[in-house]
Parts: sequence; structure tokens; C-alpha cells
Amino acid sequence: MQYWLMKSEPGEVSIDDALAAPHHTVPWTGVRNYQARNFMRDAMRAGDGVLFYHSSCAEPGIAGLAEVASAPYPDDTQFDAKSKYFDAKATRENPRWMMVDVRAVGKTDLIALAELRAHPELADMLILKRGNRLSITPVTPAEWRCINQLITARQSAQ
DNA sequence: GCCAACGTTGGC
DNA sequence: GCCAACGTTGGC
Repeated sequence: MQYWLMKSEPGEVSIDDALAAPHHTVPWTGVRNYQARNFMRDAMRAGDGVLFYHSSCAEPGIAGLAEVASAPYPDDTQFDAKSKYFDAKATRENPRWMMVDVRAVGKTDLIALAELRAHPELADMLILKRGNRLSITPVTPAEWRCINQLITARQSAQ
């Protein structure tokens, strides 16, 4: 069992969109970075925990919890000449971009980027590293526990 | 819209 | 394999 942080632009797919989808599940389409692809292709397992992160928006931060919901499989948009994710060098025989399905487990009160930065236990999170751009990053069990505690504390404070 | 940081591309 | 040019990401 591993843990991950996956960025999504809420204008594309938000945690609400994922929760509204059939089975609360969305295909994690459009990743075109080799490191992020390799995580999905080589390291993820169905059931892995996911922090659903909203990026490139007014309030960036962790917006929900999710889980990996499939084995890796080819991202169909790479074959679609009309898609912005089209890749002319990819073929059905030799797909270049792999993805997984992600099932939203629940929406959380937003844990804003500034709040993540405020916790010393989270200082080593890859997402917080200067210049980080990776849309999928591994999360350590300790970081996962810390963030889940933040979420729980927030809920019981309401 | 700015811009730092990083990834990718392609000529050599 | 080097590296300059270019494109993208993403917080601010």
C-alpha cells in the first residue's frame, strides 16, 4: 500500500466532478510527463491512497481523498488527433502514455498550500519543494497520517 | 500576467 | 552527449 498526491486543475476535473462521476471514478487522463507516467505505470496499485490536490486555481490545496481504482492502461487521448493530448509518436501497438482510474472517496475541507507549509512534519513533501512541477508525487506514510489527522481535526471542529 | 524552475527538443 | 532554445507548470 502506497500513498500519492495527484494534482488536478479544478477547472478540468475537481473533487466534486470526481464525486459526481459514475462510481466516483475518473480516468486520470492527460499526463504527459514521464516521471508521473512511470509512477502510474510501474508503482501504483489499486487501493493505494491518493490526496486529491487542486492546482492552478484560486485556492490551491488538498481538496479530497481518493484511491487508485485500476491497473495501469493506455490513455486513449494519445491516439486522438483531435485531442490536445494527442501524441503523434504513440501507437496502439506501442502506447507511450499510461494512466490509472482514480476513485474519489470524499471531499475534505480544503487544506491550503499555506497550511501544508506551516507544518514542520510536512516540510519534506515533494509538492512543497521549490520548483516542483510534478503532477504526481509519492507521499510517505508519516505525511499521509499527518494530513489525515489534519482532516479529522478539521471535521471535529465543525 | 509575471516569472522561476524545470522538462523536452533538436542541431551539432 | 552537450546545450541553447523553447514550452509548460503553477504559485503569486
